[in-house]
Amino acid sequence: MGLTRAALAGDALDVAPTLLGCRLVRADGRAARIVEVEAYRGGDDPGSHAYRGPTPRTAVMFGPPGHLYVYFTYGMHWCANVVCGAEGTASAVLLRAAAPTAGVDAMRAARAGAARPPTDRDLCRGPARLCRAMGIDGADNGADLVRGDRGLTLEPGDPAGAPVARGPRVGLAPGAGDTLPWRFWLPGEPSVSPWRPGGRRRRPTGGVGPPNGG
DNA sequence: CCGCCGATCTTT
DNA sequence: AAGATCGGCGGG
Repeated sequence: MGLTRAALAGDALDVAPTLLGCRLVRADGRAARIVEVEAYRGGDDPGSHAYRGPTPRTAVMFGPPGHLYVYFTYGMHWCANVVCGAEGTASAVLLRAAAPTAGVDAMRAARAGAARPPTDRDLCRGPARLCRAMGIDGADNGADLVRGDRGLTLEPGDPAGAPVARGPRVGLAPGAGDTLPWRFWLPGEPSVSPWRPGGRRRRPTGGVGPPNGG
């Protein structure tokens, strides 16, 4: 059996650490043990996509817990969150990294074309690579992980009591809650992300006028 | 291992 | 115009 909806109905800050050690399972045999997550809350979290209220993109986050919120970013990457909190709130937990436990060949096939064959450690290292490995994309947005209506489920993991580390979230702009210790991970796991202070700064855009202006 | 930088397109 | 990122490349 998978996780119950009640287990995901709490605040993102409470649910996030409980997802560590759980397995994300796809019906085709792929599975990965979650080792790094981040909590995102709604209206009081400037780092959340839901900060400024519901939009078509964030609609799933405002729905009932236990569903998957999948978003597209940087023009090429998918990232996945587990929606938590009561219906009407926008709590969610970003799945940042995992350790492959089954279906490794399929995960590697999903990376065909890479210049270098990815190591096992790299397959689910980072939120976009995790989605690539598990075959998650926009078609999975809204999938119910409790019912498994689209072949994706969340299974309970190791017994509670494993040590959990905590620190700042990754990749947020300064001022967007980048210093809040809302990231949780299992110490010693090789696919956990390093923390980049201030995130990556975008190069200043050259001109302020229109292209070909003048 | 680390830092730099381009890719690529949706959302606001 | 920026974004909850990644892969390639160069240097230590």
